[in-house]
Amino acid sequence: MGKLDLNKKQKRESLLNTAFHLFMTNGINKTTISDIVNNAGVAKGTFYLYFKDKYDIRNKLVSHKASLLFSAAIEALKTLPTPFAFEDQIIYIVDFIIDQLDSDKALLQFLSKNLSWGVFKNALIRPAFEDDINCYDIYMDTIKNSGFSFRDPEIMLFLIIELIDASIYSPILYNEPVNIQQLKPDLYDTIRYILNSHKEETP
Amino acid sequence: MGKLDLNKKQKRESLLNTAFHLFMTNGINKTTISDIVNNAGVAKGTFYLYFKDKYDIRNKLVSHKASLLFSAAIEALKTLPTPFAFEDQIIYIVDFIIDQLDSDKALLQFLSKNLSWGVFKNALIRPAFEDDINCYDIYMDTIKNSGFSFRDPEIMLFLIIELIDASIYSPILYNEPVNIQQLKPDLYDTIRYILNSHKEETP
Amino acid sequence: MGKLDLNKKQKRESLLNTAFHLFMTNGINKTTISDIVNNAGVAKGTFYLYFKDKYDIRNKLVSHKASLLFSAAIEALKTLPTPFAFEDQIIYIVDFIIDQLDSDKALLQFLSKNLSWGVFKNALIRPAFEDDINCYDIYMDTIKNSGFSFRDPEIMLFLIIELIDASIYSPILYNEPVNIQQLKPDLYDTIRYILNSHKEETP
Amino acid sequence: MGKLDLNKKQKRESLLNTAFHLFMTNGINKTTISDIVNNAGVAKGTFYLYFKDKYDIRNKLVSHKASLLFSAAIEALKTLPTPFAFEDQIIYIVDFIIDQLDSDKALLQFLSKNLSWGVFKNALIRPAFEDDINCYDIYMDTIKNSGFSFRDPEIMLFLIIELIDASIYSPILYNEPVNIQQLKPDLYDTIRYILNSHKEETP
DNA sequence: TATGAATGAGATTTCATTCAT
DNA sequence: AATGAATGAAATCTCATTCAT
Repeated sequence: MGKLDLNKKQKRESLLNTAFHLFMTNGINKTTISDIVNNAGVAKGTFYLYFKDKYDIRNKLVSHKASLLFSAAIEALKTLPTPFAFEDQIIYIVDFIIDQLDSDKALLQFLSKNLSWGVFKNALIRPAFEDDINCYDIYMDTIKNSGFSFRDPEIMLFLIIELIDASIYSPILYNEPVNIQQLKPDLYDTIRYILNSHKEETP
Repeated sequence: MGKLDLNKKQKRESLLNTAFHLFMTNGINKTTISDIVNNAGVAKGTFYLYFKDKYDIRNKLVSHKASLLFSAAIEALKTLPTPFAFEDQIIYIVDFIIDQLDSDKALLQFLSKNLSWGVFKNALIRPAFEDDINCYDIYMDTIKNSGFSFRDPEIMLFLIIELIDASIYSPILYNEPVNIQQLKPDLYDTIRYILNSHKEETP
Repeated sequence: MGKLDLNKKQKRESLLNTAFHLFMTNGINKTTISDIVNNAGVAKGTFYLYFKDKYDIRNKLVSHKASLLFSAAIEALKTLPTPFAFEDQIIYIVDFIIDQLDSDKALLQFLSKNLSWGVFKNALIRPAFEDDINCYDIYMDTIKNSGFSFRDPEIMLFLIIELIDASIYSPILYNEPVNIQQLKPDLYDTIRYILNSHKEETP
Repeated sequence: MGKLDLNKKQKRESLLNTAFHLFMTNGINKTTISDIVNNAGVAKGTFYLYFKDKYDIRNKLVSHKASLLFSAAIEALKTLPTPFAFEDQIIYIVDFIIDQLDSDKALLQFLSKNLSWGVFKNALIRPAFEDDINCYDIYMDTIKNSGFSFRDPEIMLFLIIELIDASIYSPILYNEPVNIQQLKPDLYDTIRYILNSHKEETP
């Protein structure tokens, strides 16, 4: 990206895109803020208008990339003709996300190395990009409209996300201990189990 | 070993122990070489007599710690009364190592974050510590004495190690997707499969 | 030039002046970058905004000082009433420069020890200081306006400069084998010879 | 040179030879004592048994190399059948030395860059190598046997040496302002003049 | 908002010199 | 005499952060 006269939103996006690219290419440790601003075509000080430090932009990136995964999944869900049962909707989203990561292994690596529940939670609630959807609200809406009542929906979400994060890395990148397609049945089974075990008696 | 050599070895070990402790406590990024030498009680220049930089000592540590895991496992194997079949010996070693990591989760984390095949291979062949065993030789001896012939024994070792590295992290630390004890049967099955699929017709 | 640019230029000049003074006083080897920044009253990092290392500032200084010599000579040439013949202009400039060096032996020593054709060529083409004149352009203009055509004007310049550099050091500093005034006739003769031998048939 | 068990004299020579080679190849600044001892195949501490520091070995080298030049010249002088007149002997020695330097330009460069009267005087009086001749004694003997009396023979020697040092560098290396053969008549004339002007009335 | 020069703490690294063996 | 591990002062260089414009 050249040293164009970028407007505010463009500057922020330029910084995020550049940082993502550099983080992926050289790693976070070897990426300096100077690298980022030089490649983004903005001034050093501008970085600090949008981000606290390198780890802030890293977290926002994780949020943003995770949000994009969710958005795409939810958009896809919407286009389907017949409405699904609640569990099937969740599984559909999970499956869609896993397939995206399977086809973008660099992204998987970035998210796996840098994802933590705290960062992720943030991603869901406070979107890093203006256009990012508020996934947490969507999740809660979906829960509410599911016709069921769940205890600790946040913990339930945590369990599911950690389970996915922990179990897909090796199968997707290394096909070990099995490839991702072989893992899916067991994984989705477990997710369904978690969902069901959190169902409360309908009020 | 003379007094001088002893002192020299102590300096080196002091640096390694201190570095390991600091890496585990504060992370590699936040550990400086000054931190290491100050805590180890040696001069700054001394660090550079033994290590190229922070990443060199990190790699040597990974090597050393991995070597210790192997040594303990092999020592344990030797104490057993009845000689095992070849596959059973391998499984015994793997199981011993996994149990060690299960009981030292910080070490697991350190090794998992920093282990790569290149570093590990080095650990096996060129021991970082004088007393470290040459695991690769032992492995090759074990192969030779197994009564079988194997094609690509190095690739076979690679597959097994990567499989273990990739699959035990999450089960040990998070019990996800299952706990390590539940994973073991499937994992050992797979290892036996790898071993058998590399057997050549007996010469 | 804005206040900021002015300040910037002052910082750079302060570093150059301080470095020159320290190089002359203590020699380059015994001058550290810390010495330079402390005496120049700027922060250590500032040094690296303007110069790559000690040898970079040394080269820029050689350039700058050489450029000043040329500028003064050319200014002096301009003030003369009658326009000279081309060879006489060159001789006038050379003579002016030699007289400057004769009266500033420390500068002669600095330049002689550190001048190389590569550095000098750079001085001529890419001025180190904003106000430094582009001597190479002036030389080429002078050539063009001389009414003659020269083959290899760059090589011709090289020969003349090397000849001067090589031959004036000892006469100026030690009056050996003769003093500079005694050397001048032979030297200028040789320069005239070089100029003439590079003349091409007038187009 | 390998890490042989060198006797004392060999170690010293090894250090001198190695240092000379490294000084010529990389320059004195970029040659470290570690470089020297590593290449010489001796221990660090051994260096300090023979030399005070890098500049001490540099000076001793200058002395030694200068001494070799003299020795060869004096040896050559001895082989001549007819005894020369005093001035002719001096000229013969000077001429012999100049021819050696003309055929070893690297040595000329090393000596020119590093020769100073103090160092050189030392070379003449206190030989750096056991086998080095005491040139100063030979010079004084030659004077004594010349049949003439000279005032300030040391100053006379100084003048001659400085004159030679100052004037041969550029002609030998660059043929500027003239080549060394062309310079010789004038140079030897001047030397003869110096010798004659220092003659006192025969006592 | 945006800039980017300036900062300076602190990290890395070098290397001459010492000294116990 | 010889060694070479150890030293640590001092040098180089980096880079996140600030702030005047």
